[in-house]
Amino acid sequence: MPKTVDEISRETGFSVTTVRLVINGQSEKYRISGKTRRIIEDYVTLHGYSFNHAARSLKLNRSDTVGFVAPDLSNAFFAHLMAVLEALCRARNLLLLTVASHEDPILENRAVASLLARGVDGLVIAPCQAEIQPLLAKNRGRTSIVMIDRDFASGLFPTVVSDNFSGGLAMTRGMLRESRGKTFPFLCGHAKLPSIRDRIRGFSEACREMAEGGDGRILQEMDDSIEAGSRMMRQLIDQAGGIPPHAFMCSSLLILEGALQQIKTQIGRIDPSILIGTFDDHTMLDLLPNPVFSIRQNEKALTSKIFEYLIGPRAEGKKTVCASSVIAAELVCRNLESQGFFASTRQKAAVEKT
Amino acid sequence: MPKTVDEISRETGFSVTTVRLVINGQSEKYRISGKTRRIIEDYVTLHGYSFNHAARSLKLNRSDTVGFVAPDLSNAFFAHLMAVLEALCRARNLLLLTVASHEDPILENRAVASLLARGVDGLVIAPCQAEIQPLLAKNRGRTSIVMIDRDFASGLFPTVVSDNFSGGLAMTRGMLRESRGKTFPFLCGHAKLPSIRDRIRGFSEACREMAEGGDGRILQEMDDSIEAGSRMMRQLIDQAGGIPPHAFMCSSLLILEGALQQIKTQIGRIDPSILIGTFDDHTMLDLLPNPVFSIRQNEKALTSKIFEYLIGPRAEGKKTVCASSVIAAELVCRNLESQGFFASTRQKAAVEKT
DNA sequence: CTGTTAGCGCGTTCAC
DNA sequence: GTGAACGCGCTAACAG
Repeated sequence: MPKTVDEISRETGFSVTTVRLVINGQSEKYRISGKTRRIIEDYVTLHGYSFNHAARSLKLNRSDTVGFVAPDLSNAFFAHLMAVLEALCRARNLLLLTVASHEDPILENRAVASLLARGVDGLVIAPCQAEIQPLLAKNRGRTSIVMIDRDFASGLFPTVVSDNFSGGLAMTRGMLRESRGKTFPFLCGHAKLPSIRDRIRGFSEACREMAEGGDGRILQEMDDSIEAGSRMMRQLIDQAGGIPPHAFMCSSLLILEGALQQIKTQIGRIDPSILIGTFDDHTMLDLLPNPVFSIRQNEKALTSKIFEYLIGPRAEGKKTVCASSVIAAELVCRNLESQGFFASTRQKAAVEKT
Repeated sequence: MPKTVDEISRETGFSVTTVRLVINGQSEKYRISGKTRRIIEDYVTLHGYSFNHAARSLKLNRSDTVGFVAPDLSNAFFAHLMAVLEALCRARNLLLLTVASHEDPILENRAVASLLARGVDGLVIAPCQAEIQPLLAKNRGRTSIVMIDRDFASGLFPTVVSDNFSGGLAMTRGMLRESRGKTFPFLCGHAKLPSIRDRIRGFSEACREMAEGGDGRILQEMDDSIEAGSRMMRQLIDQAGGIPPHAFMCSSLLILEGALQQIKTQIGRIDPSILIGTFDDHTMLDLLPNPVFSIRQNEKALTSKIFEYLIGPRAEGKKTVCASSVIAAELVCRNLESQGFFASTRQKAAVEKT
């Protein structure tokens, strides 16, 4: 049963000012008498003191919170990103408020509204719609906002994304080297998202460079799910007369899972010689006996850039800098004959706009 | 640049009450004239309205938030639990505030203090220490608190956990059936946690019932990590003269990953005939060609029970009911000859205490 | 149908 | 060294 400053002042007989000074550790500065201090401190250690953050927020117009809107928190990438963001927040005494949009624009709008109403000091969004940006533009100035993961290129907000083009390029090159130039299909979920378009561009570019025959088809589905992965793989197997591809690449772990499940269902087993590539990395990929390429996004670098954009404006006044960063991702290889490993690097210069 | 109720009232010339009634959609109920309503609505659609939740919280002494403290959010089980909790919260117009403790008592205490200061209406904790409970007991009455996942049996707070004993029993029985009674080692991380003790009891019980020789060792480590899994598996392999076990069970996915990595490293490959059992389920287990048993906790049932305890007290006055629920988990089988499947069920009656 | 007013608990400023 | 008083934006009770 901890008390408010007011209660403590009433019950100890001192004024709220005195109590506050002691509680906030400013008793030295304002030369509160040691006796007074001790009485108040004893009372607090005995009864406790419950700090009311709402009142503080109301007064200071600052909530010491950061909002994070992600499409899906059971997605390993966003869960990990959230963990890293939270760590950064904790270091600055901020509380991270995470809300999932489930790729639904209506939920996303609601989430944003809810977070803004709660007066978040910053807002990080992995948007599922381009339309969120003009909507947010109206609230410009109240909190600093950063868009991540999907660059709808509105130019309205600072944006931090992984270098999906280079990732696609590097992974495809690596796989083509393993398959001696024989191309392979690319199974894409969420095909309309800008991040996926970039991955596809990287894939195409590498195929143009190095292909020596094969089947470099690009399959596309509108959602990103195990089911979408299954559908695309079934199509591949059916069109090849019941034979699974010798190699394939997936735009996400969910697509990969669906694809592998489908092979298992239709063929009975997954040939361990099938060459696999996928975006996003997961320790569970260790479970596969196959040669596997994957692209690991650099969550640390992403979040530190995000925080730079988020906190930066405070320091430098209200310069409405709308910069954009592309963070290098890392190519990870498992179970290869020639244990290759290299990082893809490419850093787009920050762009300033008014 | 949205406005406050006060600004709107001043600039439209109507009183705050009238403005509020229109904004809150109660204009019908209080028969605000259509003209007035239209003027205010037009003003709002033009200039926007920014709701200040801090002020509302201060006045109503209610924050419309629920706190969730979990050991690790990149752990798939807690991430999923969080997703389900969030969905339930959204349905009740609550915001879920999730903080990770990273299994660190100090961080856990800080997280709890921070959430309480922010006036969460409810608090859900997967504690990493028994000591958190007496500490929380001091704040009793301000918010309803529910402990989950780990039952330190303090009797101080309502508790919701999965039925780890029956889970261990069912999985071990299933595996023994597959291995024709030959027992196998159980690799345990976080061995001191009550949930793990229960899993071990289930394992032992099943071995007592059905064992017909074999090696039913129980290895234990204090942490739950890939490294712990590796260490235990190395020990097994070394002591068996370089031969991996024909079957083994793990207390978590992390331990399993470590164990499999170790086999790969030391032996070169994972024999697909090795029988594997693990607590917690993950779609990525589909990637393994091996016969796999796993225990899937029922997140839906867990969270609905959690909410019952969380919200219940409000409805029934302040009855300090300290009940405790054990939720059945489900045995999942993959790649078995005899595709078995059965659910373990056991429901401990709720216990009432003063 | 509409207007007025008193706080919620904290931070600040100024007065004794 | 200590105390009093105001206001942040919203809600609710009451007054017309």
